[in-house]
Amino acid sequence: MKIEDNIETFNSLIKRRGFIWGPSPEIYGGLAGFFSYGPAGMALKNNILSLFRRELRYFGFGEVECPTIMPEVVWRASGHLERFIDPVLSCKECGSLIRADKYLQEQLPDTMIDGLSFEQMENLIKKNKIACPKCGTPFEKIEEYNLMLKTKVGKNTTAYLRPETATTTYLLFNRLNQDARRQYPIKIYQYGKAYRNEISPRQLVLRMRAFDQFELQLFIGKEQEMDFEEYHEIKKNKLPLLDWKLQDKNIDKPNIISLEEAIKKGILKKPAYAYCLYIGHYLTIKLGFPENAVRYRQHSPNERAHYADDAWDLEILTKQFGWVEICGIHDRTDYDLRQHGEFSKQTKQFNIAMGSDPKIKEIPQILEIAFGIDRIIYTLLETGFNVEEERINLKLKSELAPNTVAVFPLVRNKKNIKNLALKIHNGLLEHRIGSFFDVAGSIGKRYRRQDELGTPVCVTVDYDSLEDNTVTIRDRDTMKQLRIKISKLPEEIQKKF
RNA sequence: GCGCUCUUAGUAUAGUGGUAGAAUCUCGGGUUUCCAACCCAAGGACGCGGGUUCAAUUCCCGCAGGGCGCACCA
Repeated sequence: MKIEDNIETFNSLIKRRGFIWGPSPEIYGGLAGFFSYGPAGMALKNNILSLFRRELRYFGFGEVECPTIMPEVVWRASGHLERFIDPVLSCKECGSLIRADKYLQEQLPDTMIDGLSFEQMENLIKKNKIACPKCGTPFEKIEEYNLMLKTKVGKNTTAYLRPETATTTYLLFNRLNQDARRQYPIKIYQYGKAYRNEISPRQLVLRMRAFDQFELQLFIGKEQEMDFEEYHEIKKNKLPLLDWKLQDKNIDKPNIISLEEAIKKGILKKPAYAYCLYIGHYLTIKLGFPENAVRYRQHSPNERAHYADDAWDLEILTKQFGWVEICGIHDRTDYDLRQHGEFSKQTKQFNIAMGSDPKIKEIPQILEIAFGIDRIIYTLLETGFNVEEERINLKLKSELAPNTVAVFPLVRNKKNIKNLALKIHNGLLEHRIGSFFDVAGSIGKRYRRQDELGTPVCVTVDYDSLEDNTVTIRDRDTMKQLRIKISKLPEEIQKKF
């Protein structure tokens, strides 16, 4: 049977095989921007998280977890309250919603709009008779659109669901600093949900209103940023860098250069920041993304977030959505701790000696590597999706596949073959190898099912198995089979990793 | 959020003013010595609400959700 190699086939696969379902709750028609993961999707996600946690331990990171709800003052200090509430103009006639500041700037290019109050903007609107671009109805009032989800805690405390995990990590700084015993940089990450009330969420799990972030933070001194020991171990690595000056010249082909070269050329300013790019790259390649589907795109100065001094997006090339950001690497400077120090009146505790001279105190700099787990899941599925001849092969890295191995009896109507297969399946489970057992349909069909889930190996018990205690072990990608002793199975499966 | 457009089994679809047809799928049975085979049998759908009508999955309106375009994406 011919399988169409197109995006529709992919989109139905991720539903059919239980990777991604939604928008949830489906039986009630769904709420835009909310999705659920089925068993296969969740297994994949957990495997990604395990890989990250294992590798980050190697890089010396610790993990924390903070509440997803924080009082208003936190977001006032972080700048999110101000920056996440957009001034919008909504048309009384046609209902169009438009960003007030951007539209005003466009209409009045000679006026400085940035920093004006709502009232000042409203005056400008009246004075210049600014009207709806769709239907020409004059605008009147500026309303606010809050990208943060607001809630009440207790009787009357205003709080917000966190729009990023990073800020909640920063609030632990005193504690982390005690914990670190003056070993800098402090390397910490947090995994968890963040919430953004997107105006129109689209593109499956790429822009959800509730999503998972996995954010790494380095708390580091200014001296160490420029003279960073671990940089020397990684500086020879080459990364495809697309800096904003290239983009300005309409070039979209990245320069594949070493981090050392990038520093020398001034494309990157700080060795410690280069190290962050490297960690992002290391984890991405570890997940199995093909090198040629990855690039690093620098934000132009006016694209950067309010806290960022430098920002690069780690992007993956997809068929359906083009380049997709799966990770943002930000130089947040001392912005966050300075703000939280002031608002919480803890500036003294945040002002610490981090360099060689204990008399020189400073507010730590923060370098951040922020992954979106849902985007990793989507891009891994899409880049791994292959239609080969008459089958779908989901080329996930063995370690990430929902099932590690599937065990089949060659035929299902021979009791002793089926029983031996079951025994092998249970034996693998005893070894805590993620085994899946299946008798339904023909042997070929069962292989196909596992190919669609990315299962790296299938073990088949046949007539010979009954005689000589051997089974065949089939490789997902080559479909080649080896005959091996049953006792060697766990060992043989390990080889796939 | 606006405009256009769409929504039928798990998936992808055909079709109709008198409640739906094939494919694939799932389950049971048979057959089968390795890649979606075959045979038998079964299961499963018109997004939600309202209106018009004797009768609405079909026509109209609203809502929700999706796609595309605009806007938004710190």
